[in-house]
Amino acid sequence: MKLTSKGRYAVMAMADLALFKNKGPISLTDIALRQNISLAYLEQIFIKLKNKNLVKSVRGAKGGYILEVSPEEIKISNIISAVDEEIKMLNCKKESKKGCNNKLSKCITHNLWDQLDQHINDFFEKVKLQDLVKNNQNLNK
Amino acid sequence: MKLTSKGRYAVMAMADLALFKNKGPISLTDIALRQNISLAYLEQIFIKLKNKNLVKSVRGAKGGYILEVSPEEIKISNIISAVDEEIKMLNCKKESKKGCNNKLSKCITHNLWDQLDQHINDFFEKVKLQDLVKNNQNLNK
DNA sequence: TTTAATTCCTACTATTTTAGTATGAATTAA
DNA sequence: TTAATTCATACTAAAATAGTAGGAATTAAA
Repeated sequence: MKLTSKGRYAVMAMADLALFKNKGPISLTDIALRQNISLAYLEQIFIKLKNKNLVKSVRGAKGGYILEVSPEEIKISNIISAVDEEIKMLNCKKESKKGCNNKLSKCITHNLWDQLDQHINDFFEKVKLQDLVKNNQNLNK
Repeated sequence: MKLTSKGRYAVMAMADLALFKNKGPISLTDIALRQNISLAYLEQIFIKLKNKNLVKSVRGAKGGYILEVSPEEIKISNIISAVDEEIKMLNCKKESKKGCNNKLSKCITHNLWDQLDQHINDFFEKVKLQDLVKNNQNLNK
């Protein structure tokens, strides 16, 4: 699991959608303003979220995005893996025939990074979008 | 905690030192060959490890590096934080007065990243250098 | 005393990744 | 018809990362 601002932006934007989920389609302009993220960048991110069926779009004026599924069902890991291409952990390639050193064997620390990756994945599997917004949602009824 | 190849190299090199710890000073040339890491790059890394008192150096011909402390006492977190400068997690600055959005408040996902950072730290606090080498050490008695 | 093997030090550079811009087409409510 | 929007793609700037280069200082061994 790769972790970058793009993933963080995606989670922020999805949390924003969750907060306003009963207000009809939310435009990226709104999200951009509220979360202080560039609009054009958000657009790119939302294409990916849409491709993974995390959101659906409404085109045209008054359009925007809506969550496809309820915040209780969306894992943070789903969001991050939707936008952040790869799953490579620090050059220890998952799948190559060669080991990490370009030698036959795995590098001595290979299992360590695998385990860490597992840990991070587990963490984001447990947390749901709903968990992020529950403290704020009374503000935006 | 930042995670890069530099950190991984440092852990690999330290594991290598641990494997050969009763063979006197180990030269970086040897480690570079065994672990397939550029010598000059290793040199930079070892300056830092030395500054943090994780290793000590023996200069001159037949010189090299030796562990300062035993592998049971060295945490992986010590190694990584010795070489990888900073501790900033993905733009959510730890210390700024402003929140993450350049707004007053913290961004909605701030606590999430804080918790993840904590998780990763905990992970590397638990693992000792010894844990990495115990499966290989019979090879190099 | 010379040589070779090493650590030490610092500056530079190439590559890759990341974040962000720019432009314009397609769609639709008003 | 217009304005607000999503959609699509190409480009670019900035930052981080990984690695190179060159040489000084130290020391064991020949």
